[in-house]
Amino acid sequence: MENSGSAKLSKMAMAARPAPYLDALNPPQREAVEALDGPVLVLAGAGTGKTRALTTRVAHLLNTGRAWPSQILAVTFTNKAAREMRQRVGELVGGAVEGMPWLGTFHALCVKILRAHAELVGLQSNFTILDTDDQIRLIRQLIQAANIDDKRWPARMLAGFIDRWKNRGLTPDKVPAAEAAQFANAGAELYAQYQQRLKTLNAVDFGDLLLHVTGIFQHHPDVLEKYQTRFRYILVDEYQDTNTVQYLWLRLLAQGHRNLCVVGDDDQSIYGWRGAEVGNILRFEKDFPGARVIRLEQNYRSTPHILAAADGVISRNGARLGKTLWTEADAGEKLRLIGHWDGEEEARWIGEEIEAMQQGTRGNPPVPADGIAILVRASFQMRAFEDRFLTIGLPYRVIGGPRFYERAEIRDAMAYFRVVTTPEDGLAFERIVNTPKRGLGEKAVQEINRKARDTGLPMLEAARALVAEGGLTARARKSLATVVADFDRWRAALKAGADHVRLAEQILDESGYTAMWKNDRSPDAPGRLENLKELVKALEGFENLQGFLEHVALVMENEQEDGAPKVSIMTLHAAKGLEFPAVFLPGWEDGLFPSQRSMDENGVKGLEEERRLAYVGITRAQEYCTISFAANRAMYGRWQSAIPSRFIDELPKEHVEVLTPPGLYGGGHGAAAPAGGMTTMPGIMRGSDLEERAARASVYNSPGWARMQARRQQYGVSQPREARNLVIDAEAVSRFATGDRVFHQKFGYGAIAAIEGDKLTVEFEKAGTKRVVASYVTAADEVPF
DNA sequence: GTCTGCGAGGTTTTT
DNA sequence: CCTCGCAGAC
Repeated sequence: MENSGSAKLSKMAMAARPAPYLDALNPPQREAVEALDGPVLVLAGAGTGKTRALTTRVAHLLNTGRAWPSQILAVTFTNKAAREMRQRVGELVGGAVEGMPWLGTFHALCVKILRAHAELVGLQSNFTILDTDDQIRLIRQLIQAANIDDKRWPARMLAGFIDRWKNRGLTPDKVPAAEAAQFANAGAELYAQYQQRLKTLNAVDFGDLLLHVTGIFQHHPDVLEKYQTRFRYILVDEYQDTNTVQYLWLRLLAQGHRNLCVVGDDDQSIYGWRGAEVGNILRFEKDFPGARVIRLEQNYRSTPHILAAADGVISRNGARLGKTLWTEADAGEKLRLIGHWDGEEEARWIGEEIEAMQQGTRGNPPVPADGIAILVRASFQMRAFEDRFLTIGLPYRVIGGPRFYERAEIRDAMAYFRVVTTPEDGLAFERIVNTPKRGLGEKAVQEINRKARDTGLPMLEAARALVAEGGLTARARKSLATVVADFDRWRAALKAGADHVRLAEQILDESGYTAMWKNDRSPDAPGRLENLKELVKALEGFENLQGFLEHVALVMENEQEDGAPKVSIMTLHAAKGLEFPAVFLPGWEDGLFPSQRSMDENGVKGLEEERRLAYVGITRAQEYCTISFAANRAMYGRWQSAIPSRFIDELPKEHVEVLTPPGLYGGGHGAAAPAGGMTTMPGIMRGSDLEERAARASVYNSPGWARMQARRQQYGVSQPREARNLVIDAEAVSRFATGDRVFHQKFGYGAIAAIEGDKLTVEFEKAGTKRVVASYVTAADEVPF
């Protein structure tokens, strides 16, 4: 059916006009698009139009009639990337071709394949996908059952081992004995038991998705052949991030026609610590003899100074495929380098710089807040910026952080839904049987578990039996009876075809779960309630609970943007693929960046990955890039002095403007950091500290205050989310009085101790006394729910 | 079974 | 410094 159809499509395409989208490409991009047959490696440097080449290639495959949408396999790493590709292909080919069924992440594609062949690995096609939390609880049970001390041998650790084995495509029988022995001499046995348990639960973990499908391909040639024939063309994005099992998966699928096009950048491989093998991309030409290698080197993102600085750093790495980025852009500004006395000073300085940039008072055109990013090595560095920005009222957002569906309240709610839809889901039942507290502790759960094991019943049924027999203490029995009755009622409603959104609300309400958080005094309780509301709202977009659960396991993200421009704070890892007119790279100190641990654990390989991280960081910048470091940093409450990062020495001098007064570093930027660290700094930096304080004496004169005012006018009323949470007009500020109970998104509840203009001094219940901008708190009685 | 106080440990993170 | 997890007391 597909074949006869494609002939027809082909004719249609021939008749169509020559593809105009090709004209929008530069020569190598065009080559990458037109080299349709055989293996192709596209080495796409940062900002060279990789996504454009990739999406145009897909469009070209469709347009030339080489393939139907269903015959193209396009693999990405993240849902975001998949979405973007889908959208951009859609734009190129117009509405003429429906969405491609095989465009997605490795994991999403594997789910699809695995559902079709689940029985080949002993699963049913409606298997559930466990997340890390379930995984760890399951593993802990196994460790305990094996009489191994789970303090000495934590479940987390074994989960890590198993994950890495799965990343390498190793089933329990293939794990090298020496490695298996590293976990209590029982790694392989426990791994095997874990796989067995998963099968019984009709569940898989993330690693299994790839592992099972690869196994199926290896052991069932007929199945493999089917997919080899179906996927005439295979495309892979971010190939440098593939791990071994993903590589095997791809190689199996591409074996026949070898129409495999991979796109990536070895210099941006930063996920080695989670199994990515740079080797995959370095080896591509060997793996696929005759492969065409196309380099995209014209950069459309950054200024020459930025590119040269990035190149200076990355060129220190060995084992590279090698690329030289170039651009037609004007020279622009040099990178700026500045040292600070400590981390706080660094945050303060960056705050000032950002305000100046926004206003254009640095002599440059103004840069809006959402064009500015702060990229850090480790997430603990974010705090200094958050604290500072909250104080000066600079709007920011933190990218990354815990995912929506990983939050405890979401997982709890989901567990309720899971038990309602699938009573066999013992893990889910166990999770919420005593949440909220119902007097069903560890002992009761053990009882139920034992009953389930003895009788072979699912946990919910085992609980019912236990109640009927009069097991447990009278109190626990009564409590458990209520739980069972609740679930019966909800299941009945589900069967009766109740609206799933209403049902979800009913479940959260009747179970006492919502009430639990309403009664919770902790600062994050209102946020959690808000998340639950959002969860229920998200349900509206789905047919039923089941469909929603699948979506959440694989795709759900935490995106709640309110549209107001904000400065972004994120890790360097999270920044890959993004770009900003202005980028700040703080914390360039040896030990922090490059990370000591990376170097200790992985030696030169670790250092090189850190260096690629530096490369990724610098190449995020379009116009301005500011690198900074501090001589002292408060880490875990202890003051530590540091020397500038070795990467600073690697920045080519001619592309860097050193803002720190000369004499600070000895020779180059920091090449010969004076023995004894930067002992000359205190005097110098203290001066600017005082200046800063003087400048800030009156908040009403500060750029921050002015910006806030302007911003409020612009966004205050039109943004419902902001409007509810922020004080949006000047009179409202005065409605606060000393002693008022208020709520702050970050610090929680507190009482106002003093008011000065827009600044409130608040004694927070949990976070201590802080000075905050009035617009960042709400009266406690206006908190959601 | 639940609450409180103490000690340890504390990169990077997608699916 | 701050958070999490555990051991001991109610």
